[in-house]
Amino acid sequence: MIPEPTESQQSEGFAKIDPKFQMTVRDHVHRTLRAAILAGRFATGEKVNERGLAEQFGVSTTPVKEALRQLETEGLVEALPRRGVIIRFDMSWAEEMILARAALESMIAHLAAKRIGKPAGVELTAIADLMAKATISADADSLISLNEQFHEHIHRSSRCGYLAKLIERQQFYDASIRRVIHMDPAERQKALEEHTAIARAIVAGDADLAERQMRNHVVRSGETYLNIVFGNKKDI
Amino acid sequence: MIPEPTESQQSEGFAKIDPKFQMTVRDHVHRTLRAAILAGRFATGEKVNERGLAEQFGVSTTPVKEALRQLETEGLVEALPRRGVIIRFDMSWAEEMILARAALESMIAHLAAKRIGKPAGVELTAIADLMAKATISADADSLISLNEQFHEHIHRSSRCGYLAKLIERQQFYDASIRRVIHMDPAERQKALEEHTAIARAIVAGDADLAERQMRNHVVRSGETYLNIVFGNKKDI
DNA sequence: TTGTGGGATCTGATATACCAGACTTCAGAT
DNA sequence: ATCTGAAGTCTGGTATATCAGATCCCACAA
Repeated sequence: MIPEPTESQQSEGFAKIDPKFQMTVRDHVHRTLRAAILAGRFATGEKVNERGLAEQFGVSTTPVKEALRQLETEGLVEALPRRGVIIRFDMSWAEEMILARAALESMIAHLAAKRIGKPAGVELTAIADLMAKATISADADSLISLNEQFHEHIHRSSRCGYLAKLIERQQFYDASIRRVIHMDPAERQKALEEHTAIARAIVAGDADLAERQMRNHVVRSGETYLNIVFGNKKDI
Repeated sequence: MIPEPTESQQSEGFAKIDPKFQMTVRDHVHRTLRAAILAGRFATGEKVNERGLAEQFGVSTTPVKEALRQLETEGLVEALPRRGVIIRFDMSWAEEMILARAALESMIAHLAAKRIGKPAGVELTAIADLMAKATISADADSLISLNEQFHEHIHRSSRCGYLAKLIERQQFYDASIRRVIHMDPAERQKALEEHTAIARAIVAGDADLAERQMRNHVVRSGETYLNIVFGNKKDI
């Protein structure tokens, strides 16, 4: 049996499958529930039933319980001992998740500006350049992918494993929503300008500037998301 | 059977027990493991055995699995599917937890400055005043308690449930370590100055100042902690 | 010596069973 | 009609059993 190659090929033969990519039932349940909650398919305060979920997924309650425990720690559900778990997600929660991401992502941008090396800086600039091209050609798929690469690259440059992991959990709009966001040419242009400015600040080593710009970028694009998904409101 | 009264009495009769305060086995396992990890009683990369833990706690594997799932989401252990979980905590992880807390706590201070009302502002100032008294009289226990109240009060004033919850998870030095920190008169004095300045900025509604001061406070006191627990090192 | 492979063993992942709080309901008392 | 409480039901918490992937070990061949 030949192992499936992964994104990151190694120099010789086939790369080992990263064990993290293996899918367990509990991960499937966790991801599915998480996506459903973030998509607003549960009402805040709604009670969920472990046995019921297990039945819907066609699995036993064990992996469901574990998935719920993860969601609880993520703050998306609340567990009342011996009573059950209730959904905790609405617009204000989404707003706060954006703020959390803004706070963490700007902190990591700050550190990246301080710690990034020459070659990584060149790469970041290259990604930003590709984004410029994709913006002009209105290539939404490329933009989505490049956006991911961009932030990922900054995370790596900051050399912060814990912070990067924490940020991942504040991520709640998926590719389909990103696509909608990128439909708007003005939004594309604005995002490009922000990304370019962030890249410039990081490469230049201006930590404070990078931090401010990243924060504004996350908050602004987050508001765009909120407007699309929940409708309007002003805050912060 | 008369229910146990809780901290927050209600106007009539006894308050109901908040169901959150009920202790389950998995919570006990979770808290105990968490404390052990943060106290450095596991080496980074060390593999932990579910059955072994269950046996040590004298419980079945079910609550242990759930506790490990929580720790995984918290970022304190890493789960390798079908291989087990390994501990993920060392000085660099602790540094990042401090940075995460700094980022989040400063964000919440920012919002608190914007949203705090008159009466809550008066209360915050009152807490700061009590801290001044406790600092002079070197009352470590009061200081620890007041410190908790201080941050808690700011969290409430910000009206951010999600962020507050997130911050709680970045909290990793317990009362015993706080006591050690408060042994040093210079440290007590420094902390008091910072708390006073933060309170002033929040009450004055100066969000940016409150944010900066909170961030510096968390980072600086975090470094004090690091020096005590891990020894020296310079960063950020 | 090295390395290959098959089997024994360990251990996480899942399923199932059982127990005990919590909630519901309804009869009986006031 | 309203209140009380006891029985019944629901459901989460815990324990146990089972399955299968991962690891270890050692014999045996090149």
